[in-house]
Amino acid sequence: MSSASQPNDRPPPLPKKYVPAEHEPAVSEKWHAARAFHADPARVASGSAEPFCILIPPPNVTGALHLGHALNNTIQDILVRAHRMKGFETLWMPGTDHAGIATQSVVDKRLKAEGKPALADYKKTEAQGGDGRSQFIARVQDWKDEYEARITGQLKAMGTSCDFPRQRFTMDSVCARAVREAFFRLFKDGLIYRGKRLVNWDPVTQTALADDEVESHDVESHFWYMNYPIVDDSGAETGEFVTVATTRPETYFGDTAVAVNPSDPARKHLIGKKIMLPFVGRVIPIIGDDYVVMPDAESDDSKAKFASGFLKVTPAHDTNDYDIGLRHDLPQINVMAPDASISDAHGWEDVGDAGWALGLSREDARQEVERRFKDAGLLADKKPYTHAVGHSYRSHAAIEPYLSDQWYVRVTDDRLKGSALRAMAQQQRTSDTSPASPDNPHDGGLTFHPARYAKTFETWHDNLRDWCISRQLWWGHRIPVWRKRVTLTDKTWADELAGKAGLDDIIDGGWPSAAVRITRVSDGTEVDPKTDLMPPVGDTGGEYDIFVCALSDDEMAQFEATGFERDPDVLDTWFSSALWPLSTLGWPDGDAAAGETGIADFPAMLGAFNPSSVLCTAREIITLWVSRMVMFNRYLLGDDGQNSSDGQLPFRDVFIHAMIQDGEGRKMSKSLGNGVDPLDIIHSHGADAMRFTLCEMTTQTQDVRMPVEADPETGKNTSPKFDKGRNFCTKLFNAAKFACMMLDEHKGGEPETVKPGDLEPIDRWMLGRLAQAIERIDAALERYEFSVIGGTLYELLWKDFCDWYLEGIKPTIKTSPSQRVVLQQVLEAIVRLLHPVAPFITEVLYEQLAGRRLGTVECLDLPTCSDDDLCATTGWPRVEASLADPFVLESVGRQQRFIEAIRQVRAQHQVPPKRKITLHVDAEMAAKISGVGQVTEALAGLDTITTAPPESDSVAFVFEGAEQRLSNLADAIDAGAERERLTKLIEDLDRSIAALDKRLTNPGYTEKAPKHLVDETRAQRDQKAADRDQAAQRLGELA
RNA sequence: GGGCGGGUAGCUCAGUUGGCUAGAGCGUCCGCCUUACACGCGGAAGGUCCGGGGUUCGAGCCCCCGCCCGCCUACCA
Repeated sequence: MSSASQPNDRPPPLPKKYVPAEHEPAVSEKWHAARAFHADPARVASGSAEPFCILIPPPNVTGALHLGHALNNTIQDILVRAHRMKGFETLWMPGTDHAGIATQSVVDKRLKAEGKPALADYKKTEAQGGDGRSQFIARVQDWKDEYEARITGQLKAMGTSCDFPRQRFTMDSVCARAVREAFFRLFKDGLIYRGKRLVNWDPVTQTALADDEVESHDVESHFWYMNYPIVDDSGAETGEFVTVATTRPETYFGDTAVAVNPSDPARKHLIGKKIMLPFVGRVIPIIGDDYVVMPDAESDDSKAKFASGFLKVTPAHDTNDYDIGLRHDLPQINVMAPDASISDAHGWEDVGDAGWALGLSREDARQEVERRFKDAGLLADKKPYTHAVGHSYRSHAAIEPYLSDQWYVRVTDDRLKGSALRAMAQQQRTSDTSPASPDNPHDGGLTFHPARYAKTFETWHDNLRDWCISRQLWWGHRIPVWRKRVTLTDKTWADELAGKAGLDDIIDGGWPSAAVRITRVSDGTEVDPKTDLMPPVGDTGGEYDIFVCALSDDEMAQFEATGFERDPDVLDTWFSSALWPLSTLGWPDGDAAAGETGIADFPAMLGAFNPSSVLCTAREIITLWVSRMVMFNRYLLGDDGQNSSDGQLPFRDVFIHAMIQDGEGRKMSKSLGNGVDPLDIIHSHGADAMRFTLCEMTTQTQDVRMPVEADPETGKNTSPKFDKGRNFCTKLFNAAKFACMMLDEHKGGEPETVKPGDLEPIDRWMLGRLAQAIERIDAALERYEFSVIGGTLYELLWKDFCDWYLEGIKPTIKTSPSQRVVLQQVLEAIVRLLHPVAPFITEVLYEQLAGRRLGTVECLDLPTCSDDDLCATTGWPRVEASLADPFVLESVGRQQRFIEAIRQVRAQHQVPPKRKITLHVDAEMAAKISGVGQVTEALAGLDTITTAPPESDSVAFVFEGAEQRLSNLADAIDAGAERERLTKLIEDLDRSIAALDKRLTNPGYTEKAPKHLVDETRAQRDQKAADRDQAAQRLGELA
């Protein structure tokens, strides 16, 4: 080997063994130093590249990433890396989510555990006029900084090719501007409003929750049957009772009616009479409402089974009762404090003789009510009952339906909900509500993979209710609304609405960065200041809440001077998440974002990368997040024309991936102790191994199982599943090491370009298999079939390349220059194909292979699309279809089956691998064997292939109806083993001949099945019969 | 209650418009440290495709009924 043929810049020789930890940090460093993952919006704008963009589902800063994140991010990285190599201008936008209630809870918990001042203490400070709020937020901010850094570190350790310099956080200044703008526009357009109604109240964290933040659990409880005395017009008890059935006796203090079904023959006569609430003394009517279920002990319906026919109506503490209350104009009496204790300080005035209940928790109150009713002889019955109760998804406390003032997004408006439905791909719609408009190019562009999840999306919107967005928390985007309560008269109009505060300017539209909405305090209805409240006020006088929303805090200084106060609440986390496709790309003001971040091309990002290509997420997020991104993106990027709500989509495809469960089908969780930490797997197996395993596991089903075991060395949780990925990477490394060795040891005379037609059959076969694999992988990428990608790569590398090709070329590689070209090119192609799944090891190997290029193969294109010389930015392999030559694939395939038949004989007779044996064949077979080159000798362990008959002991085997013989197996042939082998062979053949005969003697089959199938079956039958005869004859000879 | 997914080898899973004797990896058994790889090589055993009907020449796949598991969703009578 001359020094001239060994370039100086060749990378260091490969070590004996691949240890991921020895390479991964350096490879990662190399990528980031080369800015390999940097997206350039200018290339999209100029039309020199198509965009491919994925926005990461921002992980919560509540904690470190788990295996589900590893799967989610592996999938995204595979797509991103493959498209980058295919020449797309690729952006993977990373970031994290502030996760309001979740983070606030977890920080509070940690502060408590560390014995430091916690949320309750800071609340006290705030109440005393101190700055407890900002102090507590600073503690949360510390936590966020810690975990954001950890998450970023984890993402890098996994090898994700995110554009990290562009990383965002849902509460950073860029995202905050998007929140402010979106809130303002929705407020101004009447899509955000304030409403007083029952909300899902979490009494532990003391905040309202959205419907989908509530999870229902079955609770074992009881039905209580309580007697309410009927009273006459004078209020005197008549001695009669009605018995209400309830699961919530502790809310009876707030009852304002008892309802019966108006068609209930046994009870309808009581409608119009009155009852008196025991202890409270409140006299309330018996009303008729057909919501009430009539009792039926025989019914399958548990309600009918347990019902008494009388329903206590508690409008302030039950959602259905609330509706009944509205229908019958009943008072709403709230008998609870925000911590769900019984209280007379929040709307309950007629406590009467029920003072004993005040201050009790709802649980204690339930027992006390039961005890008091029982003592008074008013408890008719109590039966055990199991039912579903909503619980907070954060504190896990039972949700209290609670009457309060909150902010809502009017998602039920057609501009939002209808727009989301119209976004769906036509072929995935099942209902005909809100059909896509053929004139709107953005309609119908949203496609779910797998398709069944489109139904989840659609039905969610069909049943949508307005979205409660205010949260009584401190960690989050503070609601940008200022309020003042005024009593309006003609006299106060001039002081309050006009003049000094500038409200009339806002109302008249002269102040475009502020908007006002006014509600009447008495009933919470909204009034239009322009038409309803202009002087003279006249009949519309009374108490009003004036709400001003403004784009900047500075503008509000003058309002604060006149007594306006900012809403103390923050927004639901999902409000800012819903804006993720906009905020991360600089909307609404790319210049301002550029100024703040120093990222100069921020203004070009939105135009280049929204809509993004695909959103990859778990199915539980469809309602919480996907829906809202679609609605907001479309609304806020709508044209300013008539179609203002139906603008651009945030993404075109949604891929919903499986959830990882443990070996028993349980969710992985901290409390069960069955979680697997991705970093542990990276340490024990390597990032590539983890990624390969996760990729291959990702089928189109809804869950995948991963048996969890303790690592015997570290004691950490791991799974044997990852061994497959590790073994695969080791195999790849060893194969590459061997190939490099071959290329280094033998060289000279390699052609610049080799033509497939001039090559050995085994080379052409390998190129054919490569071409087939590329085709399959490309198709699988389009369809998000990740397990197909993993499986195809596994088979290509391990079976085709290592087991057959490398073994097959061992005899010829030394002397065949063109085979060396093929070896190098095929392995480089495989390494490139593997890169999206296993980026680290392929980057290491790519460096080696790129330094050993000898020439190219016609019809196999390995383009390079950058001068970085990194696998991460090189080109994706392309092949011409002609490379997959059916004749070569078939004839080499047949030869492989022939070799396997010889191996079976060898194993049956326990011939040691080293022993070379002799094959005796007829002239026809000899021609076939030599037709595919010299691979048979190497792969079957033969010394000679001859048409001469054996001179010593030999063993026969049957292949394609002809008898072949092997000799020189051992010093003496084991006749017993041979008989056993032949007997079994004959049994197998008899079985399949019988099956084929059965089919062929069935006239239905021969007449109705396609002719080529029948011919095929017939040929098979004949072949097997011939095989059987040969075997039987041989067995006879042995006997 | 409604919707969705799943039930295939001991385990984890494939099985692409119905058509080879239903496949892979791990595990098990047999033989091998064959000069890339024992995280490996060669071979083997192992299945009432949840149960029952139906359509079809032909069903793991399509239809109906039932059983079991999981997820989502809905009432706090």
